[in-house]
Amino acid sequence: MPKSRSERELSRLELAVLGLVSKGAPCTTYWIRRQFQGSPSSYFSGSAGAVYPAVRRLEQRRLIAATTERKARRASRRYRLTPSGKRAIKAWLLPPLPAADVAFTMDPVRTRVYYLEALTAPERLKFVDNALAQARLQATLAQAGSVERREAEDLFDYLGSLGAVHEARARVRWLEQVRRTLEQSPG
Amino acid sequence: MPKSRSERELSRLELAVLGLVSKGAPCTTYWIRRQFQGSPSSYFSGSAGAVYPAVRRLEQRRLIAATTERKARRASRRYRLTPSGKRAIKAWLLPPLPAADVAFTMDPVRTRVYYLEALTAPERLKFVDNALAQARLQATLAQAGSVERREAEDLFDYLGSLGAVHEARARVRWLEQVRRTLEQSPG
DNA sequence: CCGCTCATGTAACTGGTTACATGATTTA
DNA sequence: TAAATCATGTAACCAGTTACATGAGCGG
Repeated sequence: MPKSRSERELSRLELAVLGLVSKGAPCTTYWIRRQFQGSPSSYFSGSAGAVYPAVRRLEQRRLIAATTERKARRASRRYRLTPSGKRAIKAWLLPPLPAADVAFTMDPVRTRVYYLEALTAPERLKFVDNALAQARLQATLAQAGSVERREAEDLFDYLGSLGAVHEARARVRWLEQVRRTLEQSPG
Repeated sequence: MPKSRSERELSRLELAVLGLVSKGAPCTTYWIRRQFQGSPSSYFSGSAGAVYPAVRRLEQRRLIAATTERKARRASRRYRLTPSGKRAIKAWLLPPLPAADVAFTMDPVRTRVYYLEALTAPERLKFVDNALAQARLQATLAQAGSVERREAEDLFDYLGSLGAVHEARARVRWLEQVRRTLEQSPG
């Protein structure tokens, strides 16, 4: 028996949209898109072709509901979570975390390191130096973003951004170690 | 003017396959699939429906070429990089790294933390404790994998696995900080 | 009034996914 | 000889992508 649309698991995008609605309600799809576009992560582009259909799917499953605001300067559908939407977001957050979500890490820099053999020794060093420079920049940006959120209203935005800081710094330390190893290894 | 198939950028999967061929040549598509399946990252499933077409695309672009081994116990197409395949992999590795590849981080645990507001205070602590336990396990596994590769032949496998260790430990430290913050914050 | 932002969408494509299918060879 | 592994694929599907399209309201 094929799974019906309404019992299939929510996609990552749908989950993220659900979370954004929980924070930004009552919000428009347009606002949701901008959150994706403004996010430092480029995992989702926030393209209209993805977000509008995702919102519609969530609405069809009665996880979110719209109130059409006519009072506002322009007509817009503003969404909020329904009771079952609140249940859905709890089910997503409540332990235990699915193993795949904990194991999941995909770092394009690390992927490249695995295949660095294909370069000459000096090319490898140039690669690492470049990666290091960019990683340091990322770490600085993450730190700045975190400080910015620190005094702000939303504790969980701050705690999340702290995760990005830790990750960025770990990448810097790792690349420094890689550099030292390559310098010492027989070219 | 639309980009022709042969000048379009290689997908992440195609790039990863190219890298695997550079390491495992002469190798079969089946071997490539097993590398994905055995990988601790679950980013690619290594499904036949993805890998066989990807290999075929790389072959059509003359980045890899097959020699049909009849001598072997069973017939199989074994691939190696062509000269332009070697150029392609260098172009992928050589600096500068595309900004998107450095910025890219997608951590399902961190994503959840952003929306932890939707839970009650004790539920939040339970979430963090669960995440912490799983993160610690991941860190241990990453460490073990790294030690295993340390004495092995391939330096770059080892250096890559070190990256996973750093990342896993950073996640543990971050979650510990989150826990402390939640304990202190007004419930 | 021109251009920017707000707001909502569609169309064509693509590159993955799961599930299925087949057959040869090795191993218990 | 039965089961596992090696080896290669196809079919249906799906959730993203880019690019395009439209129109209202607002600020310079």
